[in-house]
Amino acid sequence: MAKVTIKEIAQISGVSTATVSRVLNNAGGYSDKTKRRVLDVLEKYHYQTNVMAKGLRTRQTKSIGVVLPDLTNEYFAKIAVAIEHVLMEKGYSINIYNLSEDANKERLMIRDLESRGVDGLIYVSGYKDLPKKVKYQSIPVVCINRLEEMDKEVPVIESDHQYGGYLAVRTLLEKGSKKIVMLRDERDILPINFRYQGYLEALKEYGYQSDSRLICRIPFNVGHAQEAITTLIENGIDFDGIFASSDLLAIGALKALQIHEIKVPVDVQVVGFDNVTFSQYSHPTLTTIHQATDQLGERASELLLDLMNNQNLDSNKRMVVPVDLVERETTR
Amino acid sequence: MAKVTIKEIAQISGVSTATVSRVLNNAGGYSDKTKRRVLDVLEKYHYQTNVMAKGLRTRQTKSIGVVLPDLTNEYFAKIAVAIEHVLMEKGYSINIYNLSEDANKERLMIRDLESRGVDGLIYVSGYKDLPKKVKYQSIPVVCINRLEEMDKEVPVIESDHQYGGYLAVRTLLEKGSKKIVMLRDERDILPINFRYQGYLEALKEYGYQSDSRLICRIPFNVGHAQEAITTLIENGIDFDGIFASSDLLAIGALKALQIHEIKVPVDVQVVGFDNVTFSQYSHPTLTTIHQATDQLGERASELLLDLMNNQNLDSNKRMVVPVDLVERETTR
DNA sequence: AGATGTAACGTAATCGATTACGTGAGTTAA
DNA sequence: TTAACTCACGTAATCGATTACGTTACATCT
Repeated sequence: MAKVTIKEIAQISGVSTATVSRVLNNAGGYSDKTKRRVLDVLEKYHYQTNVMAKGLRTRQTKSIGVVLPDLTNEYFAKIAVAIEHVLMEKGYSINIYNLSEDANKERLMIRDLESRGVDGLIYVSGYKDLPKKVKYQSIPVVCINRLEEMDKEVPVIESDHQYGGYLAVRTLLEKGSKKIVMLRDERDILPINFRYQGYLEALKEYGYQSDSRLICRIPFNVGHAQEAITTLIENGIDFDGIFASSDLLAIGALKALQIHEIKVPVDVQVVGFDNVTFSQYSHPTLTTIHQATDQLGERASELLLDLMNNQNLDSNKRMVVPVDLVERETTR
Repeated sequence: MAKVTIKEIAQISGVSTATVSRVLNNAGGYSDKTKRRVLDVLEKYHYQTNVMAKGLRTRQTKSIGVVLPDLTNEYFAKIAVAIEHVLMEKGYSINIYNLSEDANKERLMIRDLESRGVDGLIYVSGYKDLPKKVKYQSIPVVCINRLEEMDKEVPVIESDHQYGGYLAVRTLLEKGSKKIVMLRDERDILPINFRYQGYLEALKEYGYQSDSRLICRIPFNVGHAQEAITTLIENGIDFDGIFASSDLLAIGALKALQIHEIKVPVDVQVVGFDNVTFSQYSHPTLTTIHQATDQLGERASELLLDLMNNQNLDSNKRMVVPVDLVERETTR
């Protein structure tokens, strides 16, 4: 069952390889009769183009790279799936590069990316630090979520983080919270900072001052979130609402509240961010800001396709995907 | 900054492409002096081999395919990451094919897989139905988790599902449960059936009869799990332990128990399966059977590497990865 | 000295496609 | 009738590597 090549197809159908190739690519320049004959043979012998031969000649691999911080994080996995969904239909295959935390791996990844000659790249930036000196040579790149260093060079698709933060906090305020904690990743990552801006914006709109004691900057994990809220409680700092910059942190907060027998949402209301699957199963279920991961992935893919076809496009494009509020049990 | 080819490197270093190639591949047949000179030029011009040209000639892509049911499921994502970790170090890149539920996509995927000529394939079977008629032609395949149809043809790496089920139920029995519900996926998927066997085995060992009213076969999602347990309660069927074939189902069970104010673990103990991240944040935190996803991925990758190098290996290999119990709050 | 072996290369074919260019047959227009 | 065009192909170069085979120079052996 050795693979059949274009040359053999040509021989069998009594034409040249050029004609077979033309038929394969719908390029015209053949009669209907030959077309049908060639197609028949193609079908009969289960011809499959050798992607490498084609790629060598055309300088296209029909594959694109997706670089992301952590595939086991549902948020990124969902984006990856959305990307795959769009691009696979267009005949592209997806090479996923999972950065994990391995600096060494980043090198390997970049080398690999370059020598494989992917046709395009989607860079999903996230909670990890990102490489500064990656030179994305001449292939089109689009970035999901903003990344300080690339800011000006690469088109970006991102959620409306600031409005999300605003929406979360406005909701808390509307439902009666007055002293709202912001529980956030300690690092100055742009999306997180935008959410913080939204927090400030909402407070201001409702005539409240922001209180620096209520801003908790912590490492990104459940334990630290729990600890931070515990500390607030034990220090007797008064609050009746929590906006967590991520559902994971919200979960930690809920734990701390539960241990101290503070009732949610009666005594304290909580709003998270991301709307991960887990948030609908926590106790109580979590009100959160939903990020449309599917849209992020789809838009990025479509934009990348555009860039790869006509590179005349404005590479300074920026696109904002709306977020929305999912109300569950942690708000009244 | 056009890419430099082997021909140019040859010209610059004053040798033939053959020699450059030999140096590149450490094939011998050149003096130390030339070797050094060529390496210098290679370095200086940042030579990167064109994977497609090389692949065309050698019939190797240095890439492997990973087919899995659902990338957004943490369990599969973790396996994928473990695979990537091993294989990337060996210079392979990973093409992930996410089946989702799309039958049409499966076709596309198979075509793609074949025409790209991946060097090997890791097939992670799971909770979805699987293709029967995939002909994995001549490339090495290894399968993670058993799959009825492939059973005899392909080497398999799997968790010790039966022992896991046994361990879960034995733990419940040891800690005082007497009437144990099994909450399981309704489909006859081998891993699930093995877990069920373990359930039976433990009951038998402790001298209990299995009660068919306590075996709940349900569609794989949280809502149905909750519903199933609710039904048991409302029908007055007595039980004091639950073994869920998956953490997700356990979460649904916990919800139902909580709504009916049945205390966990005092009135009912619960053990799940998988040890997903979420299980340590549920309320109460979930005792569960941990699957070593990293080992599954690593072993599979190593086996695949073996198969790709010396194909003399016994393709009937089977390997079982141990599971273990993680005790948390849902057991006494 | 002449035969033989070997290290260190170079030459050119090859992998499986695409595509610029050439060619012959048939059609149309003057 | 003949020049000019068009259509439907075929020929052969090309992409960037690998590698079988040939060649040269030099050392070794008899």
